[in-house]
Amino acid sequence: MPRADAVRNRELVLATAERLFAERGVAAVSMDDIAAAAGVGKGTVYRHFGDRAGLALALLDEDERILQEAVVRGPAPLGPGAPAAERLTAFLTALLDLHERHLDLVVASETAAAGARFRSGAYAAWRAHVAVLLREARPGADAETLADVILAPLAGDLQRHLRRDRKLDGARVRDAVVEIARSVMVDS
Amino acid sequence: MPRADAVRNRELVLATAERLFAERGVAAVSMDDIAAAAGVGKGTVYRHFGDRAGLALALLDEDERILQEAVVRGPAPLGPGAPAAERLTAFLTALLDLHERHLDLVVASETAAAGARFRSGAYAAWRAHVAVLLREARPGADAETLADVILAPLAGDLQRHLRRDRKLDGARVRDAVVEIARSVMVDS
DNA sequence: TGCATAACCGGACTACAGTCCGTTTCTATT
DNA sequence: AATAGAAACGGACTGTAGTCCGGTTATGCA
Repeated sequence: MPRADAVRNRELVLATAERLFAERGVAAVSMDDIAAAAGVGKGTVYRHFGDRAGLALALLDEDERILQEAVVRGPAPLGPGAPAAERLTAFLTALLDLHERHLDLVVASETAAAGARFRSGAYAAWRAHVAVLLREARPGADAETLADVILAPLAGDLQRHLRRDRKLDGARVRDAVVEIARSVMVDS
Repeated sequence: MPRADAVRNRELVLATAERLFAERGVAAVSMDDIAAAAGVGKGTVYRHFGDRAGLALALLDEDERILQEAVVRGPAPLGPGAPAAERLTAFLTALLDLHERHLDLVVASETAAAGARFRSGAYAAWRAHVAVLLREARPGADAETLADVILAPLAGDLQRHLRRDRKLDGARVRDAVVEIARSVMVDS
């Protein structure tokens, strides 16, 4: 059983980080800032979240759980019931939307030492979901690896570049990502 | 005209970095190490290359120029003459190979503050090339954005994860990347 | 050759991520 | 209620990326 002060501090740090990120922007807030504003030591922040990417991941966790729930048990086409190609399109659209809403947080969560992102539970779940849909539409294909490739364009730094530097709107980015996925599903 | 000592120091730093990276691995060499081993000040290193990613990019530059030359003026299927789909496959295979040979350097070059990678000349050239091939095969498509999406799985951190953590061999990764690209070219 | 100046050089300095360990606080047990 | 020990706490400490600016050196020109 976890100690009461530990869970209290974890929540406190999470809430403080969320507030500071909203107030000043993710890039302008240091780990020291968060610890100081929460009134705890730096060590406490790092014990709970490992590193900056881990903290960002924890902040994304709630929204990712909601999406995951919708994918597993929600209504079609996101949830079960629709054809695989439609489910994939719906899923990619939803995940792109999530990434757009929290773009800086996603970037922070991916700026890890050695691609910790790909070892996160969330990424594994997304990959597994895409792989299942691929296998359904194209048995025999290397679904796992294709899933990684299909998810690659959702990387935070690319999304940020397309949207902020190149000023593409969400629909255009979505169409490109979805079209690629659709092609793979359809083709022999 | 550039000063003689400046070009001399630039070459010196480049050669020193290459040697240290080869000896100890990219991750284990700091910018201070490089400056010290080259016998110059830190400021000199940063003036010439901007940041760590810029130095990595400069080290990759030679190989990228060679590939670029082969793409523009070399023999088919990499160079002009082959059908667009074949050229795209050849190009992606060659670029994946380049990234595999210098994986840690590529990762270092992409660990930039704010996706500087996408603003590099090399990336712009690759994107333009892919876009041209796409337009040839599928007029009317959003070739620029699709090119970004097709290049996304070549990101260093994903490649490193697939190859080192998940232990996939190069052929399997290549097949997945190429298959996606092929699907997009073929499909309506 | 001597000079003016623009470019270059170097290393001290700042800010930040992440580690470490002595100290404090909680909780299960008696 | 007292206590022992595990777990959490916090802040000093380290290593590194990147900045800044006073001093130095190369180069074009007279």
